[in-house]
Amino acid sequence: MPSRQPGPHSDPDPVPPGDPPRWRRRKEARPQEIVAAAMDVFAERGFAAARLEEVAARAGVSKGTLYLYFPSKDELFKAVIRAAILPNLQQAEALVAAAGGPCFPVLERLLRMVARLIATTRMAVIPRLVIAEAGNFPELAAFYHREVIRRGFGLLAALLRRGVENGEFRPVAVDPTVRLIVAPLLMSAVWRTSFDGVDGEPPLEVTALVEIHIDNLRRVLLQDSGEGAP
Amino acid sequence: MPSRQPGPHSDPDPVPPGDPPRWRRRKEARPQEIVAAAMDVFAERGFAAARLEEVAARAGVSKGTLYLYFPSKDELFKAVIRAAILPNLQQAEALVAAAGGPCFPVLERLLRMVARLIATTRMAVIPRLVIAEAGNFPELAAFYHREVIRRGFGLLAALLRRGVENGEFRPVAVDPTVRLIVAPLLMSAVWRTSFDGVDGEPPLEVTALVEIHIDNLRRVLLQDSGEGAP
DNA sequence: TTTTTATAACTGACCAGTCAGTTATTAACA
DNA sequence: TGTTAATAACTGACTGGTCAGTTATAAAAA
Repeated sequence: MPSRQPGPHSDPDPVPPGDPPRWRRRKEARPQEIVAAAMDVFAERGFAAARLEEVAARAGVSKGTLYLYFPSKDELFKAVIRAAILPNLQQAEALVAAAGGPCFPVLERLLRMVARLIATTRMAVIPRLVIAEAGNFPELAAFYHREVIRRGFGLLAALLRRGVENGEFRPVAVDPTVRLIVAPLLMSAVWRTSFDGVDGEPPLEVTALVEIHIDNLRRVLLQDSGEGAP
Repeated sequence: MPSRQPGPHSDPDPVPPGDPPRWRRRKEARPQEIVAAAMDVFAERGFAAARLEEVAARAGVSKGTLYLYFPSKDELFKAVIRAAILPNLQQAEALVAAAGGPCFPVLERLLRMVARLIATTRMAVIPRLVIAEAGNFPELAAFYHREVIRRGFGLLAALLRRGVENGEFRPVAVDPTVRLIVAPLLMSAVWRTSFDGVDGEPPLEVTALVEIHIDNLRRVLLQDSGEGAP
């Protein structure tokens, strides 16, 4: 059933003056809308199985329009990652920069912030996507490593060093400790987007997990905490 | 152009008696060889981007032969996972079952065993593969959850409970603690197969990481260790 | 009118899975 | 022992479908 073309002549209803046009120019709004739709589809299907036709449909445009704003599927993927991660990373950096005094409470705030992001936003899918596609897109892996991992690790490493220098923390090996701090968060994000709801498993309690993690870190990091667990 | 059947008589080069045949019947060896080749290709490319033609080539057979032994790409993928994981899981279960006395040394042995597997074998790629494809193959995710994760978690949970009951460990929350114990291992496996060598990063020191993890767990789990770190 | 933004039909490459035919191997028989 | 018939293992060209990316065309805006 073909659409209503305006008939060659004397068409009874060629394009009634008041009805909405078939599309509008919305140069400013398109990129965000496309990135949001792409994030949904990539999250559901992974990169390879995501179909650009579906991204376009969810963004309310045609496939061709995607290519007006993004030169390729790869670049669209990178845009999704940038949009999801960078604002949060900047927020975290600001949080650390602004804080003075003891380091452990800063660490606590950081971990809780990330836990909340993982538990409540779509951002949680990003690690899974990057992990899945790292092999096929070395350039993407490098991008993510450079723009996200290195910065995130650097942030934590600086905080740890500060804590060690002012005698608050034991003299730990910084790099491995950063990894051990991050691992449960990464695992939570991956879990929530891969196994939640599978096989009748109850959803992962990210917040509770992180609280216990923080408690453990207190025992591991602090020089001598005068508090025993009841 | 018909192939070179043994010419009836006086053929110049009919099939010189000593030369190897173009292929051999090797019904017994094929499945393992195909699974090994598939593991390599899946590891390098991920599931979706892996081409069965390449799997066949590396296994030294034609694509058709794959389908004599495995009904589909999905089933081949599951066979790869089964072959890589199950033997090790059984070994771990045996280790725990055989051990008596204090629990922490058993935990240490388990963690070191897994660390060695991650650092030195191709098994490390499995988590990445499953994570990547969990969305597209819910059945696979359920299979892995049931056959690997549940069993592995159960093993650790039982060990923890034993330690708590005999007063060796603090009364920890078992399920979250299991996750916190496993997370660094999972992260190491994923890291090694996604980011090692990217952006000039030195390879991850899995063994060293796990030793520090064990040290931290000592502080977290043990009721009261009479030893301070120097 | 021209320029910009968008569409939708199209193309070309890719690949999982199939199947008609080929070859190694074994068994039966001379 | 050598020859032949039967069968199981294997091959590789082919098919059908999918999908990233292209482009002719048209509508909206300037």
